[in-house]
Amino acid sequence: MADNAGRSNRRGRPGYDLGRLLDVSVRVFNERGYEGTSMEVLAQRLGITKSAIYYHVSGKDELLRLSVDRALDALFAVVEEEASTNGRAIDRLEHVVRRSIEVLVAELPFVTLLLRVRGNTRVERQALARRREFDLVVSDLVEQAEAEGSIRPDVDPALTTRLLFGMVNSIIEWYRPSRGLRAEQVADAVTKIAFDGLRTGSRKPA
Amino acid sequence: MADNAGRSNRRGRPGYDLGRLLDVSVRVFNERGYEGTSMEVLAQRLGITKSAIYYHVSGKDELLRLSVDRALDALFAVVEEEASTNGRAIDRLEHVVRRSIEVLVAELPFVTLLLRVRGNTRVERQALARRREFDLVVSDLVEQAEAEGSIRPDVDPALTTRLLFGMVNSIIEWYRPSRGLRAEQVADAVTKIAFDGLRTGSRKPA
DNA sequence: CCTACCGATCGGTAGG
DNA sequence: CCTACCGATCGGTAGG
Repeated sequence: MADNAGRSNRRGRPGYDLGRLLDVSVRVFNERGYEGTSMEVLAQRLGITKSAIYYHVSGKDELLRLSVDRALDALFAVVEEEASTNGRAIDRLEHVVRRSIEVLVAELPFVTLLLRVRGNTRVERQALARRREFDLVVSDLVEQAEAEGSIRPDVDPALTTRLLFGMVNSIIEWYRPSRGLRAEQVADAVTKIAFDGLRTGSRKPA
Repeated sequence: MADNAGRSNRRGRPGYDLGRLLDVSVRVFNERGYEGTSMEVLAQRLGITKSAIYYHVSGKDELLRLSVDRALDALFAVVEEEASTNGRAIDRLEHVVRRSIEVLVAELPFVTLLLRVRGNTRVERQALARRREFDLVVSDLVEQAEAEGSIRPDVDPALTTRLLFGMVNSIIEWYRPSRGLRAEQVADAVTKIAFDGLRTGSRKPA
């Protein structure tokens, strides 16, 4: 994990450490697209030469790998902490949704990059594989919630998972920390809409 | 509009017309990203030379513009047909959601490309501007539905719109026509979850 | 005569 | 600084 990103030892020549290099790189990748970002442009934005980047990483590819792994590690921490709890599946599902939104907001640029990965390189395919793994864990939780009768039985669990996390993941498209909306408020809105529905009154199945 | 895509006049040398050229181009753009697709690679996939592409369009830029405009035109047709109807705002909103999903499925590659536009070029910024226009129309409908008391008043209309269409738009991430799932079934699932909620029983506000 | 395409080549920029 | 490649453009031509 990139846990000490931006706060590694401050001895030695001042300049970028790997964490701060990633912070800037990911922001540029999100602006221009990973493939649309040349190492030349990236170096300009960093204020260093191209060759200086190669001191920190082996290439553009490794910048991507380290960035998406940071997002994936944070998301997996959510489902792993959940796996050791007990309680009703629906409550655990709601908790995973809320915690995922917190991670998404806290690691916004990294999750954004992750969600735009298409699978053209080995690194991208490995990232997609880990995303599918995450989906499987959530889908399993949805299935358990259906089995215990706490969520509607008339939508396929895999489809439910996709639409639920489609809503969650769409947050990266518009959320900006500067606007002062807190992660918790977004999580409240998502759980209200997805779990209890937009419509007033009740048309729910038993 | 690209209405006569793939079925323009069949006089002249057989080969690509603009519509069929777009069909292939958009597919390649979605695979490799717009910026990540070189005209050389595109030409190879088309089975013609780079210069042959320039016979049809002025450049890569125009390929993008024609493609996203096709998606936008189809989406605007949905809200424009809705503007002339009357009835409860919530029913009109549900109809816009259903029809948008139909468009999204019918024009899947074009809408996919549209939703990945980031705004780095003039063409991309114009596409984003038209998307925001669409969102405004929908957001207005959500506001009306809140005013008439048919959807929950405790979530901001703009946020509701974003999350609702976040769920709708996420369909492009996994929907594949080959799997036999019809647009109507997807629309049913979305409206069930977003309008009536996942949870069984009722915790709705009045 | 029209549509669709070719080979060759330009100035410029990518990654390393 | 080098090599490889990019998008764009030219004059010319084949099929129908």
